[in-house]
Amino acid sequence: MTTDTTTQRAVADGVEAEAPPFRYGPALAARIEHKWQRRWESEGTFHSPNPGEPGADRDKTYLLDMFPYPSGSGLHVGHPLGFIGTDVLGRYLRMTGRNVLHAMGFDAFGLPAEQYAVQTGTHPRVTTEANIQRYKAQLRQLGLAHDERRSVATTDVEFYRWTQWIFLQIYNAWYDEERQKARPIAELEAEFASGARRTPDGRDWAGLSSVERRRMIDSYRLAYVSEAPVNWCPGLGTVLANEEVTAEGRSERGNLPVFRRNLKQWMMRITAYADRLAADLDRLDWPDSVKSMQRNWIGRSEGARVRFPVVGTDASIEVFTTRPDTLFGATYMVLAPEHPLVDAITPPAWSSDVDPRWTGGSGTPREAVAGYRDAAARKSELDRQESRDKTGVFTGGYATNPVTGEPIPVFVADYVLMGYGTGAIMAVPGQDQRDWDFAAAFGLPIVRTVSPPAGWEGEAYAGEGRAINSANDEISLDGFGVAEAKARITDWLVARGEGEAVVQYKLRDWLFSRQRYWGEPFPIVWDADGLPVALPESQLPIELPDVDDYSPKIYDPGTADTEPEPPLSRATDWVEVELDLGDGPRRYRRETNTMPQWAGSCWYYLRYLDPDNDRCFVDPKVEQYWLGKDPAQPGDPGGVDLYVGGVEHAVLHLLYARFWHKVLFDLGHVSSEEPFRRLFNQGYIQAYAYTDARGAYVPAEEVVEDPDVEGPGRFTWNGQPVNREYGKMGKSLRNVVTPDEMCERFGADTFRLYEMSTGPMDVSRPWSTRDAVGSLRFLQRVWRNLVDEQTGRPHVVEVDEVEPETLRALHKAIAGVHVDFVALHFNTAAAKLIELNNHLTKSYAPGSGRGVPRAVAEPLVLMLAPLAPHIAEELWSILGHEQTLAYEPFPEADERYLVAETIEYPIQVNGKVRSRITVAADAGPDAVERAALADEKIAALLDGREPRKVIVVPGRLVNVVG
RNA sequence: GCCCCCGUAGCCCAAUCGGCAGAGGCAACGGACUCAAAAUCCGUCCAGUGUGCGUUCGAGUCGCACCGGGGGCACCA
Repeated sequence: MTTDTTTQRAVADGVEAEAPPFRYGPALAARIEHKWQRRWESEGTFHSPNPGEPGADRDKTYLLDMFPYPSGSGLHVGHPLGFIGTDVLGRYLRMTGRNVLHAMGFDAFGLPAEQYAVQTGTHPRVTTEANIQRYKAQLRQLGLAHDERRSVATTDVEFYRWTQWIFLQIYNAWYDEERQKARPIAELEAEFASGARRTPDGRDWAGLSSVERRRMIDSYRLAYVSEAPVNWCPGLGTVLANEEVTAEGRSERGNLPVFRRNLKQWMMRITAYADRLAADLDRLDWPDSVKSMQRNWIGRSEGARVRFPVVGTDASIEVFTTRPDTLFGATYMVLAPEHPLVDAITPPAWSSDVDPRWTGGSGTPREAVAGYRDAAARKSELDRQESRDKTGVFTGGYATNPVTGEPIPVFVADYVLMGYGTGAIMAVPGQDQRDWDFAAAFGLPIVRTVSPPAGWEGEAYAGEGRAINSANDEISLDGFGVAEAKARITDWLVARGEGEAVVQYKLRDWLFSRQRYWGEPFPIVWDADGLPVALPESQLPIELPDVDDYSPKIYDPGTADTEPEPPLSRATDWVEVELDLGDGPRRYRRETNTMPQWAGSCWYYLRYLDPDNDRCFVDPKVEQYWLGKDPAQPGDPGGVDLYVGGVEHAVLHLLYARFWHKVLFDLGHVSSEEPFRRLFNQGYIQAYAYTDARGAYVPAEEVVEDPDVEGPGRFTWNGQPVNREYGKMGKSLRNVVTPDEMCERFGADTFRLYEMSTGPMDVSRPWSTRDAVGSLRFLQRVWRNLVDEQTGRPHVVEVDEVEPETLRALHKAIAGVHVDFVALHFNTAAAKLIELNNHLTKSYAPGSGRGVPRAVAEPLVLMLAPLAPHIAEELWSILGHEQTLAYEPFPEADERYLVAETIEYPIQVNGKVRSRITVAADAGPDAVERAALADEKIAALLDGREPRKVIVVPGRLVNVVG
């Protein structure tokens, strides 16, 4: 059937019809490509063995692409860039004898399928599975050497069964701070019961009711329910994780307003791992940019907690500071507007001498504070950021600075955030510009406690310097540098019980529930006491029920005072269940939230390893083989050998996956400490888009460029001048090019080769369909050098002796290509193959009567195979081989041909090239120097003078310093 | 405002430890083939490395300052 189609296509295409019958063009490429794709599939060529299976005794490499979300619009040429890159590397490594695991799955839960379902009533599963089939077809035609048996989708019931299972592991675990690891919750319970561990509030375990015990245990779990301020997005009808909210306080998806609301939601205790997540970045081979983004997000800072007693009450205000050394300079305090102590410290009336700037014009402190809080609550995150002017009001209360004993005023101001530290600060205007600005606005005293450098003209000085003005009867910091002063004052505070050294993190716990339909249901039910109960493993999977309406309740985006209502809550038959969970049949309500889209992507790379296992999520021996730590590398955390994807997941996915992996490690389910040992961010394919005079996008493909015109008129569409923009490829920009079109016009091999040739993997570059013809020409020339275009038969020659020049070209290419493939420099690898082929074209052109020697043709084909696998397989088979070349040994360079017999040295005089000499390759530096000085041009330049110095760089050049 | 990355022919990109600025491709130009065009083939042209200092026998490569582009963070105490 396929042959018929391709024949018709060739006939329909006038170009092909007149060309020689076996010219390598799009039609022939299509025939070859379909043939080999079928063969690879039917022979299972790229099935990689697990331990215990034949072939698993080889060294392994696990290559991984960030798996795609199968969207309705399919792939464009930008998407497969990374997939092709990992495929090239994988094919190369397979030919060097490694057992390569490379698979592709789908991150298939998510909003678009659900939104489509809401609009059309089609079940999201139907849309999702159709899209997955489309993606698979698009990827298949690119000839990616995936082990298709290992493909998974996060929406497969057999997949999310194990997502739920992992949730249960996390739910049934707590973090032991002393041992710095997660442990089973049963061990905590046993410690409480035996008395080995005291309860946090000192109550006697034996005296607690079972509900009280459960509440206490629940408060330790790594997955827990909390009523806390969360990001509520009425326009999406769901709550969002901090990571899904932009700096402007809007939803990353849809750009809708997000409000802070107190809501009961599932959380994951990722903060327990903050320290390890930050520290273990040092053990990973990741781009610095991603490491720094994660460090930034985790936001570790070392400092001290200090308590300031509130004057006239028993309360004290606790602050976190990274600069305890500046405590003597703390001249006032600030509480966040939402701080719980605000009411307690606000007296009914102002003192008679209150500064009018401090009252906000209100008659009483309570009025002032209430007014300010109101105003602050109404401000959006954006408003808060737009104006950096310091605002605030005096609470009327005072606290005592523990080192000076002085009462200092306490303010409420929105430049202090409730969400960080303790929501309160000691203000040190002398060493903090924000505090300086506030002090200046409110007329507060400023005391420098660090001596600024001479000539300092700035305001607050945050740099290094000697402490000044920092002494009381018991302690003096004066004269010490910042670090020493910090240590001394912290010791002093600790000794007096007024503070302690702490490490603070910006990272918050991960909000894990969503009010959506198309996600994993929680394996949780709620009992009559209103407490969550985990379902036993035997009841997994908890399948999504069918519903009539897939939408959560969506509100007007601006209405903050609304409540989330998940779609599953309306599936009453499913929600209300009677179960026997050990205490006899009882009625329960199912949890109606679903998990966020990140859940499946937290562990899919583990499932590729053992996709059909129905006893566990991955067999430990299999995990150990593919992901285990390398004993030869001290400190190696294990993990995927190479993970390729875009930088946009720097924080979200990569942080969540690391967290889950570490929990699984602590609980003994995996042997590796990290999921992704090496990470590589590929660049993006970008594209030009064109707008006409009205600003409407015109089809980019039809725009004509006139290189002679500068400025307007250079680019025209239907004769009208258009404006060029550079950026993404997208339907609305009318500049999308699909892999399907490329395969049609050039063939998959040309498409692959073109994508790999335009630059190194990590560089973003513009797309140009036209330029792909260069890659097609190259493949055509290789084909023509080895195959007769009239007969399709090989015209290589069997000779005993190959010219030394050709052998040198061959072995130089082999040596270079090895280095390039390993370094992911596929563009330079391709260039070296073109260079070699150009040499063959010159020396053995068809018609010259001399065919290309087999001893050169075969290595060329093998080296080409990773980049252009179909044509390489076809050539390999034309050369007489019956087996696939996928496991043929990659050519090895022979040192003998890498060294030339003679070397040409450029001779510089004072750094400028003046002459050249050719000497034997084994000539020593002295001989080279003599030859250089003897050269007539050099001798003439020296004119009899002795050179001051002669530098001979062996194999490179000679520089004569006159 | 702070931090990170990048500036090499018209365009995309190469250039080991600091050692002759060019591997490859596109475009352009000339030629072959053709009635012609397309396709193909052969050949040619093209920059002194964003700017300025400095280190060095020698700098695209190292250092400093500036300019331009991209990215991240941003009242985080």
